[in-house]
Amino acid sequence: MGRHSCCYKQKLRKGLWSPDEDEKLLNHITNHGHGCWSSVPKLAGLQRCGKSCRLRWINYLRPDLKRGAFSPEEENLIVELHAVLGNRWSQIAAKLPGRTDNEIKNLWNSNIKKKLKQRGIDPNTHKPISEVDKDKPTTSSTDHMSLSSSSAANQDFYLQRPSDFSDYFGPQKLVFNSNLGLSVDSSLCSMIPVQFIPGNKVGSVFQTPSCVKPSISLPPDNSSSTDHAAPNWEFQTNNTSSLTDNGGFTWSVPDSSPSLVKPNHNFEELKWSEYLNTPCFNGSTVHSQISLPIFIKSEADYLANVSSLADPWSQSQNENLNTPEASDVFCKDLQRMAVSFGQSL
DNA sequence: AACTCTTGCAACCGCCCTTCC
DNA sequence: TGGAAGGGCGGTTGCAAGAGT
Repeated sequence: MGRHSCCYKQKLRKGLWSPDEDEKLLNHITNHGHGCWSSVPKLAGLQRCGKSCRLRWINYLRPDLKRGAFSPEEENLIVELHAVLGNRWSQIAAKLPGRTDNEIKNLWNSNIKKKLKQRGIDPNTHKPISEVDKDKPTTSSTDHMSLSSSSAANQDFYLQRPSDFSDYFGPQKLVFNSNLGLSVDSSLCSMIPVQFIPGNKVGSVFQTPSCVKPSISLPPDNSSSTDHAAPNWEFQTNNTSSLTDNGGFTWSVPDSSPSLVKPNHNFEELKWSEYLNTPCFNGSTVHSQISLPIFIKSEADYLANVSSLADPWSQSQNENLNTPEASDVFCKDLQRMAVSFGQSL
C-alpha cells in the first residue's frame, strides 16, 4: 500500500509539466487511449509515473474541460452540494460538467470558504458561526450535517438530520394548506441546516428567519414502496389530505388538531446519485391554489438574498393577506403546524 | 526598484478500495 | 484466498504571480 511501485523507479520527472510533455501525453492518449496508466509513460515516451500522467490528463489535458472562472451559478451550486456532500469533491465535480474535483477543491479552499466566513457562515457546517461556537463542546467536526436540538431549543422550529444518514436521502416536497396556506419546498431540508425564508407572499412577521421543526428522522420503514423516483412523505392525519402530482402533499389543518406525520419511503434505498438526479433538486417550489410560499434555503442563500426580501408583504397577490389580522392568523397556523409536526416525531 | 506577503493553482503524497493473478 | 498492482480520492505542499509596503 501507500506509494506506488512506479514511484520508486529512478529518473522520473516531477513538478510542472512542460509543453513538450503535454504534447506527448495528449498525442498518445488521443491516438491510443490511456489504457493502463502505468504503461502510458513508457508508450508516450515520458519520464513520469503513470499516476502523474493520469492526473495531468484529468486535470488539464482532457478536451472536455471547461476553462475560465467559475460562474456565480456554479459557485452557488458548489456551496449547496458541499452542504450536502461535504468534501466529496469528485461527487461535486460530477455535477459540474467540465470542472475537475481538483479545481473545485482549490476554489473552495481559496475562495468560497473565505466568502462564507465573511458572511458569518461556518464553511464546514454551513451554519452561522455563532451557532457553531455554541455547539462546539458537543458537536463533532465531522457531524456537520446535523443541527443539535440544543441549539434549537429556543426556536419555534428546527431541523435535525440523523447522524447516521450521511449517504442517503429522499427528497421531500411538502405543501400545507390552511385558510391562508403555506407551501414548503423542502427538497434540501434534511441535507443542510435550513431556515424558513419568507417568500414574496409572506408577511413581514417572518422576516426574521426561523429554523424548522420537526427533525426528519427515520422511523422504521414498513412500506414496500419501490418508487425511488418520487419518494414522498406520507401524512397520517385526520384532516383532509391528498398527494400532489409532483411529489408534494396538500394538507388541510383545522384548528387545534395535531396530526401525525411519517415518511413512507425507505430512505436507505435511495442513493445520493438518485437523489441528485431527481427533478426535485432544482429547487422548484410546489404551489397550491392559495398557498403562501416559504422557501427553504441555505443560510448562505439567505444572507445573500435577505436584502431582496424587503417588504414582501406588499407584494402579496392575495389582498386578503395584506392585513395584520391575516398575518397573525398565518403566524399561528404556521406555529400550530410546526408544533404538531414536531409532536408526531 | 526591491523586498515581503498573499493568493491561486498545479502537482504530489498517502491512503483506501477494487481488481487481478 | 491473499498479496500485489492499479485506480481513485482527499489533503497538503510548493511555486509563480500579483499585491502591498
